Amino acid sequence: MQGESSQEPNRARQRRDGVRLADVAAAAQVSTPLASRVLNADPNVRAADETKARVLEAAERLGYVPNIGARTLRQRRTGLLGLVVHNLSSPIYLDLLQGARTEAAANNYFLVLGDVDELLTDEEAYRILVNGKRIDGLIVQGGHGEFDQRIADIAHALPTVIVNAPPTLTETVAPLVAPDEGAATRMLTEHLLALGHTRIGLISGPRDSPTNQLRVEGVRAALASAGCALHDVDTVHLTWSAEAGHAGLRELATRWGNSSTRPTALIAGNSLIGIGMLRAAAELGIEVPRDLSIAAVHDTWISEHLVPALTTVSLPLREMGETAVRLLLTDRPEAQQIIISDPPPLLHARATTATN
Amino acid sequence: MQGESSQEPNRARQRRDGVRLADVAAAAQVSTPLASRVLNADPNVRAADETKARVLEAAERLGYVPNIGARTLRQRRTGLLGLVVHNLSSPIYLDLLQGARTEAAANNYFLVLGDVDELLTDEEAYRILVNGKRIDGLIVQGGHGEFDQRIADIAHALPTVIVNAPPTLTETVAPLVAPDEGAATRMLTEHLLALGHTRIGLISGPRDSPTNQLRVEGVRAALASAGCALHDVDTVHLTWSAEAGHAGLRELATRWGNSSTRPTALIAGNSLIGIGMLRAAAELGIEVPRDLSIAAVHDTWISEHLVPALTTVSLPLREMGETAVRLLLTDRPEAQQIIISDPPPLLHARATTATN
DNA sequence: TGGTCATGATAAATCGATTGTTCACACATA
DNA sequence: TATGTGTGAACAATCGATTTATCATGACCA
Repeated sequence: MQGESSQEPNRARQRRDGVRLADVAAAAQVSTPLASRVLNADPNVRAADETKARVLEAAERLGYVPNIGARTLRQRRTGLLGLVVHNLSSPIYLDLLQGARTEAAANNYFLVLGDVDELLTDEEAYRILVNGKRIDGLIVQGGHGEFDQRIADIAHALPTVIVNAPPTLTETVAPLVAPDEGAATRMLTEHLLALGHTRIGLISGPRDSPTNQLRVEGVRAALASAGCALHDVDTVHLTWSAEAGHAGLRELATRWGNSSTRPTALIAGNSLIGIGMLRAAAELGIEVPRDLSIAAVHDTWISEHLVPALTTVSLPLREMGETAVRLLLTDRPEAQQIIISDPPPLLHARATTATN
Repeated sequence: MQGESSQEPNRARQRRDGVRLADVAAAAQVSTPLASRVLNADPNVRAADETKARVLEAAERLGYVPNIGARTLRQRRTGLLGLVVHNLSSPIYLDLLQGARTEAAANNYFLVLGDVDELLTDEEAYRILVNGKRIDGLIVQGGHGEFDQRIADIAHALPTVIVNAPPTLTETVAPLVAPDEGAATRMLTEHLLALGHTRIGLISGPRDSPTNQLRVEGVRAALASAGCALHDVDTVHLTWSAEAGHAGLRELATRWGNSSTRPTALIAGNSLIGIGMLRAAAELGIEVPRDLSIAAVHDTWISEHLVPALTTVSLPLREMGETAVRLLLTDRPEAQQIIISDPPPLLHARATTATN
């Protein structure tokens, strides 16, 4: 009986199915290290062109692909970058993701996705990601009080780029890539001012959120330049969601009551909030833009499809993603602040804003 | 002069900064293999509980994290899963992504993102991902004619789960995870029928798209059960985008002209199309739902925030992501078809549909 | 023509965790 | 008491690419 051989007919192929560098080298009749150097285009190798060609041809013919594990073990780099944002389900960061992914792919890097909350709560995930050298670098969305210390820890252990955070805390921690929030909100506010609005309100994200503070700051500055002011009574701070926009406008409407002294225009902290505001306006019988103009920071794909189409100012999210990846890949990122000014914030004047 | 030592004061820490398994073993006064087995909870190890505790304590105290490269090299698994969809910028797949990521994270796996087009066009990316064993498994969105052969190739080289594709081609290729398209579209159609609509039209994605065919099929079946039919003249097939919905409704309006014989309700192939239709309706002076009811397949977060809020039927995208990951992680996936029926498609009757 | 230097290819070590194999010890039975 | 069996831990090999150190060869100069 030949039980063994019949039980495992193809045991030989079982073990290693891939083509090793050694196989390529053997096929090209060179040593393994030389093959490695040729394939990695080591400039110190001055082998005959014919030899190089033989190696490349053999690699191509055998379909050689370097073993990731071995390379990672030796070189201590994984070819992976982490991208950690606050809410993966939010459409707000799709452009950031897209930009980062494209730039990463162009350099044969891959992106792994993380969630900020997970990094905060799941100690295991934190360890694997940060201490385990699972990724070569991390792009993390910043701007959250209790989280800042954690980011500092991470940045200490791993090349890190912070995205979309206030410049203050990042100065010595990690490089920052951010949009020109001031220019964007100023542009939006000036658009409303130019339309003749003088009393302008605001519904935005958490009051303490640094991003919110930057945006409010921009609005204030632009209003001040025109001799106007931002009144607390015209301001609501909740979250960055559509629900918050909805609740926010209802809150303002309650404050207004039947009084005729109220803002003629409102700024939304982001386009999600703007969407919620449009819905609330419809429910309340407020006609936009006749009774109220609405303009939102942070354009998204949806803005132009709304009825009425939402006036926004676009932030260079895609470029931020690209830049963040480039920072991580080029040189060891020094702590610096990069405000993306190309392209500059762009005003999309649509149907929700009109002359007062 | 002690130039050397002053030039590199902390050279000792330079080389290896991580804690190795050997360090843990030394600290716990056991051998490296034993430490490995204890940390991996090998059931064959019956070391004294005290010994085990010492190993675990040492690992904890030193902050040990296994080196990914070494583990990958030895075990031939990367702890990564690939997720490849058609358009990462599309908000349609956020729930799928979220579900897959959550389930992966629960098993200490990470997700790397890919783009279908890239996999088609970039030979390099294909090689790295598929042949390079960079990931342990792949979730890929299927349902595209010329791409199906490629998926078969991939599935041959790598554990693969196809998401959201027609059952036909996947039978022998890889397991499939899909929503119950038939039930969903039937539910939507019956909702319109129940409201008294008898002539119902459709604007959907590419005619040849298998997903589209399933959805159209469902509509046809439900209409047939009620003694109605789907007329070609009431049907437009473009893409899955909001722009397509916009263009589609304008096309239908042109066909209708001044004739009063036209559908009283339209079904949108997905909610993006529905959004575009709402905008076109507003432009054309068609009041929804008074003049025309609109209902869309595939609920997304935006539907309820539109004005008027879009009636939809939700697909279990999140559960599909979870299931796909679970399939890849549990056992080697056999070719099978899993239609997610829990939760079942859920009708969200909102403001865009009304009695005829 | 012999010696030295430059150049590039090869040999051997390395990265760190895992796993098949061997070994030692203890207990039980003859 | 001696041998056999079983159990659990240590030894050593392995995964595959990279890189340092070593060696051989050729050229060029004296």
